[in-house]
Amino acid sequence: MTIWRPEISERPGPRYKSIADAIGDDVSLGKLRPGDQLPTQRDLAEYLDLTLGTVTRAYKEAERRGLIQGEVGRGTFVCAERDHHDPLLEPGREPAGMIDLGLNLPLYAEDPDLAGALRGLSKRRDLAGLLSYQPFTGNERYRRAGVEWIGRHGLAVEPEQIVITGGAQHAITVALSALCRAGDLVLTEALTYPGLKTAAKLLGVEVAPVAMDGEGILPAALDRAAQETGARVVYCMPTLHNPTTATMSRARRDAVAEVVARRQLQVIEDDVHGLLAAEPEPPLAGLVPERALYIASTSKVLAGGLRVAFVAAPPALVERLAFAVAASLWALPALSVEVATLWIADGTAAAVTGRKRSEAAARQELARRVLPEARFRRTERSYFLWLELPEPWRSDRFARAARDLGVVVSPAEAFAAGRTPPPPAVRVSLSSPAGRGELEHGLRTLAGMLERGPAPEPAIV
Amino acid sequence: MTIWRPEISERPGPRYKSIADAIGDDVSLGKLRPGDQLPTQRDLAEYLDLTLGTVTRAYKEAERRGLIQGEVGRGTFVCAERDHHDPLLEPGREPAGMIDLGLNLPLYAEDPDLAGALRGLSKRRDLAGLLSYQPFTGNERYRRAGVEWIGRHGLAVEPEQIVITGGAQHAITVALSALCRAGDLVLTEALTYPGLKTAAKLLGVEVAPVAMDGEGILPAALDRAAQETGARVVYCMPTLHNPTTATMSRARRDAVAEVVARRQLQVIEDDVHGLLAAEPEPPLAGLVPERALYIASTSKVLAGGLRVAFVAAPPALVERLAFAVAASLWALPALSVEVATLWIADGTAAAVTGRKRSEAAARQELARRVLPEARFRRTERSYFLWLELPEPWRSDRFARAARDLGVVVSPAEAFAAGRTPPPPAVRVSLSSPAGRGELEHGLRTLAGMLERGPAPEPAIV
DNA sequence: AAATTTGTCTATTTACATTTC
DNA sequence: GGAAATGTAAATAGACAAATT
Repeated sequence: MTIWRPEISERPGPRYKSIADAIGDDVSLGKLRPGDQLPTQRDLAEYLDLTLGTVTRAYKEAERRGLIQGEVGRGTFVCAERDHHDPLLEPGREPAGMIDLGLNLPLYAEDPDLAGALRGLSKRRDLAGLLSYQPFTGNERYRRAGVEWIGRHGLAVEPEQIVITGGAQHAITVALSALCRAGDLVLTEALTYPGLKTAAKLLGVEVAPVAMDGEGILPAALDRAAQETGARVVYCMPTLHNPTTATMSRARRDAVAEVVARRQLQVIEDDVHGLLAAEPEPPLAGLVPERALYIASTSKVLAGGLRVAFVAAPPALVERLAFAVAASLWALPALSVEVATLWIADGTAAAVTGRKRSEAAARQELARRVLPEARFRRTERSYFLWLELPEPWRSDRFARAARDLGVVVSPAEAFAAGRTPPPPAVRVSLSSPAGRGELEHGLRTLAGMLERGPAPEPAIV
Repeated sequence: MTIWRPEISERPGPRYKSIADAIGDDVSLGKLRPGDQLPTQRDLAEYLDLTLGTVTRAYKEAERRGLIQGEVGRGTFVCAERDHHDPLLEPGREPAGMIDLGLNLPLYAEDPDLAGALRGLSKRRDLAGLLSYQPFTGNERYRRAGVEWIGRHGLAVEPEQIVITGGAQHAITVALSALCRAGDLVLTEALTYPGLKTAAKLLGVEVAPVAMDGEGILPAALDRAAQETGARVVYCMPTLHNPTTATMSRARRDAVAEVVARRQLQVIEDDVHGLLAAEPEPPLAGLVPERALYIASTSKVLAGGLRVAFVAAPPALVERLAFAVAASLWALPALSVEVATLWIADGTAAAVTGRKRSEAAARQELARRVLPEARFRRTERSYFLWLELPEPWRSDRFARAARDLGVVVSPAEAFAAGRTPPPPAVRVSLSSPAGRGELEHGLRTLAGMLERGPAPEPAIV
């Protein structure tokens, strides 16, 4: 096909919109197909007898509408169909018979006894209250449960600082919307939790990567990124970082906290894996209490289906968080919050956490026996590991090859923030399969692949 | 205070950002206080030896940051502190002893029997599944419950079209984010559900009003607004519109649908009050099935605390909605969805809906006896009424005066979309007080106020 | 490795619409 | 009711930065 030209002489209104409209219409009509290259901005400017700036603006408008994407030096291209076939976003869709080491599921086999909890609840007098709207921040009793739960993570907070959310993903959405507006920039580890990217996209917030090492974010890189971009918000996971299992030492936490304080940043500290740490370091939020939103969830070490997380915030931000909860959910499902509160208070949560920690430890032990140990960072109880691939494996190719052998893993691409090039590594979940036998089978398949290397690539790629 | 001038010579980086930064810093330092007027754009441009356009851009950046607000013809002013003391956003915070006719609560006294449901559930074998993550769109059984529930509203859909959300507010957030991006414009009734404004703000979406009458949106006004603004999305509540109780006739629905089809708009049809209608008209979504997202909730006629709503979407949009659910919540609280599904299937929902309809009818009857009938639109079973105030009452003043007498109502300001001037009217909820006695007491207080008129205003306002 | 291509950013100029007085 | 004041919007021009070849 010859180079596409828009027809804008007939269109009313501003030129830049006309061009964006023309792109939109021709994409709908199939005249422009995903991947097609548009004329360069200078080209089109000359053709339409406009200046470069106007075409820039038109392309930007079309980009905002999700139609096209510009790449410096290469050109501007029509976007692929909106497809959200991110495997991380589709639990349970794997075909039967696959061993799923892709999802970070929380060891369902060790979940608490729901029947008992429901029987107990059904005898309560004040049950009707669970069918009415809750205050957005949760009532006093629930917030005290949050104080207790967060306390177990090593952070002391007051009930007034607690906001309850519908799980950690919701907590991230709420935290982002309290600290940013559409168009703002959030810094995060170069590899990051995909849910952050999803939430940011929902809110129109940009995500930019910060260099990291085996202990997470590099303070100097954070300092530089904050200065260069002017960003005011950082999201990070200092303990058992997803996907790399990087965990900040005390010294690293101090150094990051220093940058945060000096640059007056705000931190969203995601500590969903905090209770799996072997020797917990103090949360960042404890080092910069005025500058941190701290997220602790019940999903990983209690029960994923409850959808309850607690956010601890400096008092000045609580109201904004409550507003974001109201805007996104109005109120929380009281039944879930009640069950979570019960389990935290009556020792069930502690017992289940203990069981899940043991099982995670056993599975890590299993992984150490089956996989070449030099290829991943040793942790005692992480639910997953970050498997570094030997040459010439690349992440996506490995994930595809594993899938062909019946094992699902998560490629590095899923975690790359901004334009971070994906390293040759994959995340291997140990907590998703129901039993250790299935897990072992999956891990042995991966070990074989590492040993054999990739099959020869067809000549033309 | 003399006219504020920014100090930007010391600041690095682009001028327009320096100005915005200077505003931000001086607001933090208290040198600029809420309500203060900034120099006009032309003034400042001359003072800083820049052109008008640069200052425009600087003010726009500051406005994006929520610092200031420009008003054509008047000037640019520092925003009030972010205060979210919207009474509609704070259930249960009213001081004890107040009669709350402000919140649209769903007749808690008629709620279903949760204890029985929990006892039943606790005996189920498959209970453990309720603690694991659900597919984002809900499993097949839950989606069938959605089909059944939406069917009772007069709309036939397939299970594949259903997306389950954490209540109607969440459904609105999800629907908006599936259809818009930050910066887009959504049209709605000139008076609208405040939760729409809240959700739009969360997502960075603008809201623009469309003129309405006693049957809701005016088709001609919608046509004009769509053309003038280029907006592609309309949110509306065709049945028992909140706050006015306006309900579209069949003819109005046809006319609106015609505009929607011709202008290729997309409709978000909020039908949370659909089951309270006396003689239900067909949902708009049935008239333009390819162009509508239809929201039906369990909150109003079953139980508010469950936090379960169903969205029916054209198949092409289901995946986008599921993505938005994943981005905002990850998964739904299965326990709540399970209970809602049970109640829909076993007849509980129908019975409770019947009770709530009767009680609503009785309360409307009570209102007709106590309040001057000419002042509000008669509906058989709405949970609230829209009370038009006689001269010289104005909405906010009436609401404040009522509050002083111990009765909370919602002023028109809370519902005004965009810059719609608030009419002299208030929304009076009939469904919030626990008993009819309390309701009658509150209504009599309001009736007295209408009769007496406002107390003389102090000389200086 | 240098030159070129390509998109991005800031500031300017001019025209316009709304509100106030 | 018309003139003035004020903010808004679009198109232009030139400098800049990143990626390609």
